[in-house]
Amino acid sequence: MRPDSFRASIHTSQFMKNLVIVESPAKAKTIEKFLGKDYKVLSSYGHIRDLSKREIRPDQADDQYPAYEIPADKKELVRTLKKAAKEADTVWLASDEDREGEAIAWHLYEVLGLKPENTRRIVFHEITKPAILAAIANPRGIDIDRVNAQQARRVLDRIVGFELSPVLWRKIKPALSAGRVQSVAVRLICEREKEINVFTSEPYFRVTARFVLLPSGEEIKTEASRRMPDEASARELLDSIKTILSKDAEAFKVTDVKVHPLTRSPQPPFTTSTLQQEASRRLGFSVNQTMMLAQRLYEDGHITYMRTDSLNLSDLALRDIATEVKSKYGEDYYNLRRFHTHSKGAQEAHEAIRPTYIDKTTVAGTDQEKRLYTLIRNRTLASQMADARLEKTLVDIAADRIDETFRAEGEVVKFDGFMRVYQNSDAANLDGRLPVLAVGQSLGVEDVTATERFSAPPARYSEATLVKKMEDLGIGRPSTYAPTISTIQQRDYIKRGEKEGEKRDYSVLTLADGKISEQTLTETSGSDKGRLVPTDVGMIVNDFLTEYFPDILDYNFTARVEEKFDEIAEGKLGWKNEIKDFYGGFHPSIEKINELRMDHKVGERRLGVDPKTGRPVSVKIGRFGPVVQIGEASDEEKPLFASLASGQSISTLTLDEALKLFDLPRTLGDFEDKTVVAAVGRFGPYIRHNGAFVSIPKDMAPETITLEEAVELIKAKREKDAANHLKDYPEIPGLSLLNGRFGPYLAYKPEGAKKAVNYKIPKSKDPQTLTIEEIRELMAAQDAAPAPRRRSAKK
DNA sequence: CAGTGAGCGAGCTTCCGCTTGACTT
Repeated sequence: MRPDSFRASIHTSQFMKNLVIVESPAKAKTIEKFLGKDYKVLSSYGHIRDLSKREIRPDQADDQYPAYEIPADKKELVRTLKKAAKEADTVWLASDEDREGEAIAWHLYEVLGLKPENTRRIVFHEITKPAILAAIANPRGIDIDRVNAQQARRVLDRIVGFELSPVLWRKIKPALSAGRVQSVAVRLICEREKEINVFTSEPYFRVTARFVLLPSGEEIKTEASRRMPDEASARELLDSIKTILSKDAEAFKVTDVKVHPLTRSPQPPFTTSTLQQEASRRLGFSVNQTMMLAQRLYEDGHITYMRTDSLNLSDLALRDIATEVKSKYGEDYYNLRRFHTHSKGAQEAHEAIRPTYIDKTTVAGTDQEKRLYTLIRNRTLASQMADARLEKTLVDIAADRIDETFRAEGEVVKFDGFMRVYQNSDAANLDGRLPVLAVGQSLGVEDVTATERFSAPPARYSEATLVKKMEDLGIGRPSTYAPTISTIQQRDYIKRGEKEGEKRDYSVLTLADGKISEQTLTETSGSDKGRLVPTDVGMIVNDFLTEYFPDILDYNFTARVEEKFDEIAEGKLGWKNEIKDFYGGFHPSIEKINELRMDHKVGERRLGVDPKTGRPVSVKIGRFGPVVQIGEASDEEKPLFASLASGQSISTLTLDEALKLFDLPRTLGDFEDKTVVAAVGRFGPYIRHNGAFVSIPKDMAPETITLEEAVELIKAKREKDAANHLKDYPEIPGLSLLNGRFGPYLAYKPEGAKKAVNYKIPKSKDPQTLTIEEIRELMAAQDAAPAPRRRSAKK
């Protein structure tokens, strides 16, 4: 640094007296306002260093271990921070108080070359002026034990991830991955699917009755206390009721009336996990969508930080909420509540998710942002409101000589309290006040219905319920729930279900007007739409990992190592020793599996023998996914391969289904001197002819379609294409103006090219009157534009 | 858009948790 600039910085010391470093830039902006001119606030954008990718051998650990490096995309930032730190008199490390935040402070200290005498470590849990001033007044040093707990966590995750994944590459398929968190998430989904597969659904009959109060005619809906095991016993019950009623139409009497008060309390304000669950349930948002919308609300200053496990609300916020509740709803509706987290591994570096200004009933932004904001605001308000008071009524109705009681339930809200703004989602949706009834009172019968129902298997996870389960197990953190779900989908371990379910008949018996009638109705069951289901790859990887690495895949593995991390944080254990211990137990199991010779591929199933050739038929995970193979690699004749069709799976495929896959592609014959072929591709059944593809409609199949039918389809496709073919340009052979899904566009397919390149036409131009010069220009401009970056390696 | 499939070869893939861009569509 030049001496004159050094002097200048002393003279104008109020500029760079203090440098405060926080994790998030949005936070930096807010804090800078609170602190005034003497403080410059910068952000580290999370971690600034990570483990070197090269070494993972803690058994060779020395003082240099572990090696850290600054990722390329952080280099510029680190330069900026270094410069600012040099110019400042005092550097305040204000990263979060949790384990990761403490480590960030330590990395900053090391990387920026800070000195103890002018470095202060401060923490605050809420972004309010008093909290920040209090933090500044009470600085401390870096808690190295807590940092060590983070290093242990980081190194353990590296060891597990980077030693397990290569095993999968060797034994199953390249580019797969495994880790402490993702592998357990996949396991949850796989095991749930297995439970569903072994579940047998049992039918039963649910009996309901509608009674009427005479003479007013008021209706009372009831349900029988018992379920009937089968249709015969349901019919028997209805028969006996019929007989009784034929003798005495008012045989049923009220036998019991119970009224009791009930209170309901509001749920705590949102954390990341509960926000994701409720936004999914109430607004239909995916976990990713919720986080993106919340990020926007946070950056626009509308809500507090959205990645949190804390239920805490700042004192300032509590005061504002109190004012808001009292002024909008009255004193009676207010109730101060403080919530404490019970969730495993919570670190509570932030507040709960709440509006920054509770009196703002809505915010500027998209419709979705508004809806998410309203959800957050209502939940926050409700958390500081009074209990709801209800009155629950239970009425039992029975008749002599009928061994069954019918029960009606009614609920009346006496005081709505927090329910004014937010309904708990676990609350039963009972509405309705029952008529006033007295014991002994006679009732008429409108009808009695026995409806066949079926016991249901456990529900598949949705993204949101998976997050809840992960949080319960202490696996993953608020910042990783959404990315983990994306990762296991990208690896093709799980996917969102697409099955509509199957039709199922059920019977309904109805007793009305002294007659019993029977109906058969149809319903759909077993749909997995939008739910998380394992793929073949997911199942096979999970079976493999749970067999050979049961400790890591154990649902309590994280909880157990977290206990160690806590002891490290308390200074009771040395982190390097703990890691060496873990590695000493874990690494040999990796060596062992690598030496293990397997005579077939992991997850391979032998289906039998091909009757035509006598060669063995098997199904397994191939390089591009599930595949059927006829014959062995060692055979003189090369083996044959065929991919599974969508909807088929390795675990259930039969020999017949497997052999059928080799019927395609089918050569149908010649048309205009070119062969016509039928097959199934990634987008369904198709016909190929002269390099062109035509989809086969649903009412035909590639296995049975005739040459005549195929030619019809080809001709129809040509007509449709011709209608969409607007113009050719003699100046540029191979260029045409086509009418596509999004309107006219230019397609250029030079002689001999395999694929056409498409060009967008700017909205400002009329496609029909484009000149050749304009076309050349627009093509050149689009060719020069950088190729679009691929979002992910998959598909 | 619509395919691929066992080993001479060369190197790559991967973890979890902090944090936002800079890209399209």
